[in-house]
Amino acid sequence: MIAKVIVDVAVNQTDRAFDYIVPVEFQEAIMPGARVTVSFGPRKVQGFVVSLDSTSDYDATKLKPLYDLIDLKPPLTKELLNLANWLKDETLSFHISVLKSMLPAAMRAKYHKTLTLSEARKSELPPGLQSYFIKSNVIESWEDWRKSASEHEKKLMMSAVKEDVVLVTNRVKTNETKKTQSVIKLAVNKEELQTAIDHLSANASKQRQVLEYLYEFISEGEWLPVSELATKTNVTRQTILQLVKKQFLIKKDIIISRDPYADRDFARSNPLPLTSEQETALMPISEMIKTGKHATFLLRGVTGSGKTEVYLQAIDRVLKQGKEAIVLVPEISLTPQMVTRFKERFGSRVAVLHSALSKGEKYDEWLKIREGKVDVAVGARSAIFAPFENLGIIIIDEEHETSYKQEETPRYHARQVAIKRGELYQCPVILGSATPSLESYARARKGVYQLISMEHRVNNVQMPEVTLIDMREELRNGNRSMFSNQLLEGIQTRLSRKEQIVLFLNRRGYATFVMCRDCGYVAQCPHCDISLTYHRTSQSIQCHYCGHSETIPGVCPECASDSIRFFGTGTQKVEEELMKLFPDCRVVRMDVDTTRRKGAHEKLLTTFGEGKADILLGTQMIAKGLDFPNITLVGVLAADSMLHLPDFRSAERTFQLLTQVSGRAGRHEKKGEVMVQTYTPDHYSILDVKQHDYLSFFEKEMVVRKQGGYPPYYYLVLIHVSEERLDKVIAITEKITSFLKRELSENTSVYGPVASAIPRIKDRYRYQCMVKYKVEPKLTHVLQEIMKTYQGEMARTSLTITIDTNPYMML
DNA sequence: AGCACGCCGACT
DNA sequence: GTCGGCGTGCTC
Repeated sequence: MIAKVIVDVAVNQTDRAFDYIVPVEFQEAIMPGARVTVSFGPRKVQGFVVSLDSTSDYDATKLKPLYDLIDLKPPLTKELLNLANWLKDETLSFHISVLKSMLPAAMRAKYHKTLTLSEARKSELPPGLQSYFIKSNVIESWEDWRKSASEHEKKLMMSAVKEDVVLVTNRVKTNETKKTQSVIKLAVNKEELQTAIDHLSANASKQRQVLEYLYEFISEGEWLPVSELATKTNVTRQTILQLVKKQFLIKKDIIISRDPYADRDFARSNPLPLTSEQETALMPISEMIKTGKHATFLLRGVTGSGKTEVYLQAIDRVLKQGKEAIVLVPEISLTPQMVTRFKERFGSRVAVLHSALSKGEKYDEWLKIREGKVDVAVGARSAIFAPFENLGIIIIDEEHETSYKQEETPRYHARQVAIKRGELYQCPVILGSATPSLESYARARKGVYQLISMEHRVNNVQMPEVTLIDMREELRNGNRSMFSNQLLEGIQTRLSRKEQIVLFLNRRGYATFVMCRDCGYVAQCPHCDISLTYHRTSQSIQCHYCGHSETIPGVCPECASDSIRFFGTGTQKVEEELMKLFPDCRVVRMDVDTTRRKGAHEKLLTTFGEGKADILLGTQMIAKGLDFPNITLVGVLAADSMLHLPDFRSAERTFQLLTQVSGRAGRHEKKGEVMVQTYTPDHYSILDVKQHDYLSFFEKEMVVRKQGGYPPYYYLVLIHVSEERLDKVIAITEKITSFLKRELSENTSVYGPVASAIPRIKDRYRYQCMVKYKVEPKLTHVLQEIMKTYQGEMARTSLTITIDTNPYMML
């Protein structure tokens, strides 16, 4: 039997299956999708079996046997193997990269090199290395050792390895860890237990306590966790271990599944009565679920229109058919509130996959899916690969979110994968959003997707009133602060009414850049073409891209003036300002800096939700999903901060973000108000937020996209080149551009070479070229050709070329 | 990616 | 004459 194996070596030359003989002992158990360890050249690597065959085209005398079979139950299903095959071509990735990205991190291979001193030839070890082998004959990590050793020592070690005095071992490991728990049971019957208690020495009071507890509450043969027994009887585990030693108790370790939500009780919720709009929305979806057909629905519902309830009830129908559901939510809105809603409705049938979980926890959640213990998976982007085998529905909430696009290879978009899986399983895919991406809405209008609209909020709660505040006007009236008078008044009123306020600012930290008022000098990173950011806590200026850090200059390095000032505003600065203006108000600040610690996100939100704070101040992450009844004012401090980014989607993002933020206000009985501070109140992406008019925005933006030749009118491909030498980057990008122009059809446009928006990062120059096309059958082939041409150079030098077939980050 | 094989310069 | 530089090619 022959196994076709994709090995874990991500380069062009090995991007194909290699044949291995399946040893007899594995023949029974081996299946496609299983991980294996194989000898590959001189070393051992991990690989995936993609198929099994009886013959091989390869020289039979050169075939090697599989070294090890890792999985009895393959982690990748047949369907996922097929999906990987499709996705590798779609994203121009190596086969192995796609396969690996379908698994939780804990199941991916780790390679470890160790050095072992040969016992027989110990005496030949050069004196310079002897200090490393005093304690043991093994150096556990070759990588760590290399970091600490001197050049001379490294040379010595190389020759010792060559002479076989020191042996190198390559280990392939996965870091699946099982969490264990110690449990005990009685080793004696109750009668014997009573005698044991009677015969305990008088000073063994703690032990007596334990045994008496067991006598009363535990039946023979019942297992009890040691930790539980310890707390219940108020003794340390040491006491219990003593009793094990005395053979009154038997102890064993069992493997338990980590459940991140184990200590939380979720009251079960029942389906809510639907509004007529929700009812109408659910109907065509149910129809597809019933008939088992694929269709992609675009569910456009205004904020607060109750999309989640539609999802929940659609899933309920799918589960009743014995099928499974995947729900994708943006990482950032994978809030406890969201998770709670799913847990409350479906209880322990839900697995949750998000980045706040540890590697081990993620692995356990994933395993529940693979073992069929759950039938709903809620998670961020990568949950789209949940290994279900009988999918009945896929839901992508906030489908316009850019976090669904992976920015590393394989550069896939979860939406594209979702629709592919939906076709395969003949099940509906629902894309939900208040502000759909232009691509999706355009497709819905063309009839490629089915459009479902929900225009009203549940309980007929009114949309909040949006006021635009012209900050140029404020400036003219002499107000140079970050708050307009109107917003200050608004805050004041809410504070006095004991209502809550959300303030939104799209930038963390304190100030953005440091400038000299006399000569205009701006502190720049020496390694990247970007200005340095002021960090107040460390009293330094830092580079956002490479981490370079300097102390704040006291005087201008250019003109020696002392008029060095900080410009721009971050959340930290706003917080300080608020404390000055409203000394009694309680502010919760939420940004990357305050939510870095595990669980911090949840804690801050709870604080605010319980009314222990008046103002929630934050970045992006507060824009989504929060739903607190007492919020009556939402303030956007700088609406146009993302409007002027060099990206054709900047208007779309501005509109989406402002709409999301506005949606946080007045979701319940109390009417909400939104105040948007802006320097460009006439821009349509801001005006249409005021009118709550998605359609109007869509029409205007479509005109702009058509003129610029951007999606959804054209497809894009971005080819990005970076290298240490500027002339080389330009030359290569130039070559690629002219190659593309030559090879692609006339209707396709190729732009470039141009410098990237940030032309240098970490001392590497960055250039790019862009392809805009409508139909281009040769495209994949031509792009593969480029990668092939430069793969050798990329391996040898610092050259990097990335190709993104559906770019979101234009920087 | 690793690692071996192979062909040209400065050293015991 | 050899040690060692890194270009080229292979891994079932």
